[in-house]
Amino acid sequence: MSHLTLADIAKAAGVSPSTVSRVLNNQIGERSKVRARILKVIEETGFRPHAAAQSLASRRANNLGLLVPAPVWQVFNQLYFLQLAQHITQAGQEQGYLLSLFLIGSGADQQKLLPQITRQGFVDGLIVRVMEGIGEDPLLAQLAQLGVPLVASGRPAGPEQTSYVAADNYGGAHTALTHLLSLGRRRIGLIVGSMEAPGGHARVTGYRKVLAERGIAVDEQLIVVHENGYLATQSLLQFKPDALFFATSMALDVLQALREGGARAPEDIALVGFDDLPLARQTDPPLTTMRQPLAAMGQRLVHILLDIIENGPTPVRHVTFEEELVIRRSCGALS
Amino acid sequence: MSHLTLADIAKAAGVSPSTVSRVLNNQIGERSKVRARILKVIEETGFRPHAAAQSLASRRANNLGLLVPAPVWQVFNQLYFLQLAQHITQAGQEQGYLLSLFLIGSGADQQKLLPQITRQGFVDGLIVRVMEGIGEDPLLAQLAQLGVPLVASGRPAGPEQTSYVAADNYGGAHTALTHLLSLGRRRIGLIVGSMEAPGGHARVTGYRKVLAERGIAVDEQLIVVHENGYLATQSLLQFKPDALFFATSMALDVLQALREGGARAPEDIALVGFDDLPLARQTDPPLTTMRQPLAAMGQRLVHILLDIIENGPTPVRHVTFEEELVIRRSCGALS
DNA sequence: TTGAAAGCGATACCAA
DNA sequence: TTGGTATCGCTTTCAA
Repeated sequence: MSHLTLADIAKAAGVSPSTVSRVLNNQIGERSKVRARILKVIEETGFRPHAAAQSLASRRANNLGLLVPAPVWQVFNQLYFLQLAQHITQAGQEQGYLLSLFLIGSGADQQKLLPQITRQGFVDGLIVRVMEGIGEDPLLAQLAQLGVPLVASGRPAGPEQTSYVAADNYGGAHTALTHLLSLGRRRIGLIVGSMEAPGGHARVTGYRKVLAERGIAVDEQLIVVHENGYLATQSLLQFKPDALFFATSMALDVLQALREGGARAPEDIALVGFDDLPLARQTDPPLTTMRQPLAAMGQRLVHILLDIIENGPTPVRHVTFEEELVIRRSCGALS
Repeated sequence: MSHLTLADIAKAAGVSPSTVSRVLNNQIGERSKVRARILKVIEETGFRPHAAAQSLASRRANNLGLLVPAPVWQVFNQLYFLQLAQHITQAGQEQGYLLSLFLIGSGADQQKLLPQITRQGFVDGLIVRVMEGIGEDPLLAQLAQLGVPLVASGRPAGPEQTSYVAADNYGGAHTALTHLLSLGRRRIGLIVGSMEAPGGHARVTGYRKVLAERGIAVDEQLIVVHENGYLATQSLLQFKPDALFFATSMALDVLQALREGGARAPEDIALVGFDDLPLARQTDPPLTTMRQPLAAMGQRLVHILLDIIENGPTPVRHVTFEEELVIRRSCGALS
C-alpha cells in the first residue's frame, strides 16, 4: 500500500476518524476499550500521522525553532551553546514541542534561509541566539516586524524591546572577584576581549564595583582589552598581578604566556575563567570558572516562548540567571 | 486582520489563487505583467505562505533533518561536525531544502523525540550523524524500518546496508604516515582512543600498511590504545619515538606529557593529529593535521539524500572522501 | 463518548 | 497562460 491515513486506521478499528484523532491526542478516557483497540491497530500498522495535515488543521506546528547565526569561529562559545541547545530540546519535549535548530549563518545566506523558516505554521515561535559582543543585530528587529513569537538567548545589544534570557555576567564577575579577594589576592588582572561586548562591559563594571566596595583603588594597568589572550597576559605580567580573570576560551593562550613568563598558577597567580567549558577541566591546572545554569536557562527560554505564543509579546520579559562559582585548582582555594 | 492567505493575495491582485501559487513557485513567465503585480502585493502585505498547507498539498516538506545523537562529551568532534552541518545547510539551501538539526540525545530522550520527527510529511529525509567508535547503533535500523529516506554521515558500524558519506580514515593515516617517513622519522608512535571505533581501526590498519610497504618492521610497543592521551604519551615516551600520531582532540594532553618528559616538538618528536580542529592552530607548536573536505562532504550528503528521496534507497551508496594533509609546525616540515 | 461534516490553506489537474 | 475546483490528511465543532 502507498501510505496509511487516519481514515484507514479508523476503518480497521471500526470507529470514526474523529475517535482515532482523539486517541492520538490523548483526549479520550484512559482505560477505554476503543482506545486500546485503536492503539493496537496503530501499533500493528506502524501508522504515523501526517505532520502537515495535523498542523494545518490544528493551527499549531508543535515545533520551536532555534536560530543560530553561526559564525563557526566562535568555537568555544558555540560549544557551550550546544549544551544549552540540548537542554532546550528537552524542555521543549516536556511541553510537547519539538526543537529544530537552524544554522542560518549571516549575510546573504541568512536572508535566503529566513523566508523558509518564517513561513506561517512552520514554527510556532523562535529562540534566537544572540552573540553577545557583536553589536546590534538587525535580525531581531526583522523577526519582530514579522510578528513571529520570539525570545532571545543572551542579552541583545541596543534597545531592550526583545524578551530574553541571559546569564548575569555582571554578577558573575562580582562573585569571581569577591572570591579572589577572599583568597588574599589584591592585584587582580582582567582581560576582556572587547568592550563592545555586553558581556565584556559587564565584566569590567563588576570588576570596578567590587574593588570600590572593598575600598581598593583600581590600577588601570591591570585592565587589558585585547582579543589575543597570549599578548594580553604578556603585557599584564609586567605589572605583577597576583590573579587573572579572563574568558575561559583564552585559557590556553594565558597559560602559555604564564609558563613562558615563569609564573606558576595558582601559587604566583590565581586564575579564574568565565564560562565553564569542558576545556576548563583539561587545562593544567584545571581552571576555576563561573558556570551558567544551562538546564534552568533552557527551561526558562521555552516557558517564556510558549507564554509569548499564547499571550503575546507584551509585557517584555527579561530574565537573568546568576552564575555559579566552580572551584578547581587554578584559583588556589584547594591547596 | 488576523492573517493573510493566498486567496487574499489573489483577490487583491485580481487573479485566481492558482496564478498566485504559480508565481510563488516560479512557474510563470519571467517578465509577465501579472507576475510583477502579484509580487508587489505580496511585498506590500508581507504575505508569507503557510508551510503546512504547502506541504500537505504538494506532498513535499522541503525540509531535511539532521539527527545528532548528541553525547555532548564528544566535544571536539561535535565542533568539527558543526562546521559540516553548516555546509549541509548551504548545500540544502541550494537545492531548495531547509535543514533542521535535531539534538535527539540518546536512550529515552531519543525515543520520545523520534516519533515527532518521523511523522509523515515532516521531513523529506534524514541525515544521521553516526558517532564512529560507538559500536552498532540501533537507531539506523529503526529508521530504515520506518522507510524514511536516510543517509549516514560517517561510516556506520555493522552491516553496510545504509548509504553513507565518510572521510577516509585509512587513507588519511596512510598519507600522514608517509609524510612522517619522508621527513626521516622511523619510530612513529600511534595513539588510538579505542579499537572499537571504525576510525581507530582504520588508523591502525593504515599504520601497519605503510610500514609494511616500506619494509619497516612494526614495533608493537609504539602502538598504544588508550583513551587518555596524557597517559598514552607518557607510556610511549619510554620507547623513544621520534614521531607521534594521534587524535587532535588529545593534543593538549599529548603536549603536556611531552613537556613534562622534556621532549621538544617537532625537534625531538614530530606530531601529526587527526582532524583539523580549530584547536590545531592554537597549540604550541601549531599542529599538523589531516583535514576532511567538509564542504564537499556536505554537498554530497545532500545530493545522495535527494537521490534516495526521488529514486529509493537502492542501490546503497557508499562514498568516501580523501583527507588532506595540512602542514603546520608540529611535524617539522617547515623548519 | 462517539460520529458526521465543515474547514485548515495551499497545489495541481483539467478546461477554457 | 489563466481560472475553477477537487484534493491533501487531519482537527474540531456540533449533534446525537
